[in-house]
Amino acid sequence: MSISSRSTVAVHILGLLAVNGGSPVTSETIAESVRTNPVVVRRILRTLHEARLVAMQPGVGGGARLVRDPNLITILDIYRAVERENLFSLPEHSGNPACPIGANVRAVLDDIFEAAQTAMEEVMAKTTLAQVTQSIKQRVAS
Amino acid sequence: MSISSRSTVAVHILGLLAVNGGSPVTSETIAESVRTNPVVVRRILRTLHEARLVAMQPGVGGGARLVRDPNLITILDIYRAVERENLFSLPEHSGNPACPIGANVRAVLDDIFEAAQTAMEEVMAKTTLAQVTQSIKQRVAS
DNA sequence: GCGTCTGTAACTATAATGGTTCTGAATTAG
DNA sequence: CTAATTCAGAACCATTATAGTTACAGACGC
Repeated sequence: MSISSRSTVAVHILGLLAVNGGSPVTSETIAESVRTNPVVVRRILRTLHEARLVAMQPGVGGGARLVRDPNLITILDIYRAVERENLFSLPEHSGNPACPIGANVRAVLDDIFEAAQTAMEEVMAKTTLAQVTQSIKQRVAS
Repeated sequence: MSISSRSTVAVHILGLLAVNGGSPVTSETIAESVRTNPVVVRRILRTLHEARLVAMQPGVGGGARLVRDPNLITILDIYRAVERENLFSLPEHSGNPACPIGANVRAVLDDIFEAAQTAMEEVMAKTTLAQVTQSIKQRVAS
């Protein structure tokens, strides 16, 4: 399987919060922009809160807001907040220890998959939330 | 979600075929090494066949065998044979077109995700099946 | 023809994902 | 204090992917 759409939605949410500066945005408002259910938004907001990227406040005038400078939030930070740690799943059973291949494939592949995942994450670490909102502004302007 | 364990199993299968040279290996034998069901093996063999990496033959003395030099099979070839094309899923709906962020996040993220996926694939393209079996031989020897 | 394989349909179980409804608690405005 | 607003999150459903299993048909070679 592939990576869930949560990453996209999470960047979307944080983009909205970034352009709103420090003022809170309700999950209802966010949900309208994402075109989904407020509960889905809150679920993602919770993981973003656990990653210390946002804060939420109940009550009138409440909502979610960024608690970190968008220049200091990378796409990787967002990705890691909402996706599981390991990109590659391993089979439930290891290979048959009686077979040389079966006994050792996994260890060899672990190294390769780890390097592949690292390469992917390095790319995501290069772009910040601020750059994303900047790109969006340019698109809107042109 | 993450990438399925099929990649690992596929490399395992091809590793077995590589060390067996040109002689066919039955799905039963492969399944024992992988510790799964022969049907699961055959399902993966089918996609590897579609990728023109293996050939199968029924009947006595039949089984699967490599049809390409292990030096010319990269981990990326194997990965692409068994996994879907796009690493990142996108939300079912695009963002709300009435919202500047909603209307443009996806396009901006597409570029970033594509670059991330490319970086990952480049790493996988660097290693060949022959190198994997070589690494396994070294592990067995030591 | 018979035994040995692959090919594949059909079914099950499990888990992830995304969505929905609903109740409760926190907070602010008045 | 009360009411309106908003988050918190439990509970549930539908869909899909995955992996596994059984079963049987078809191909092949002796």
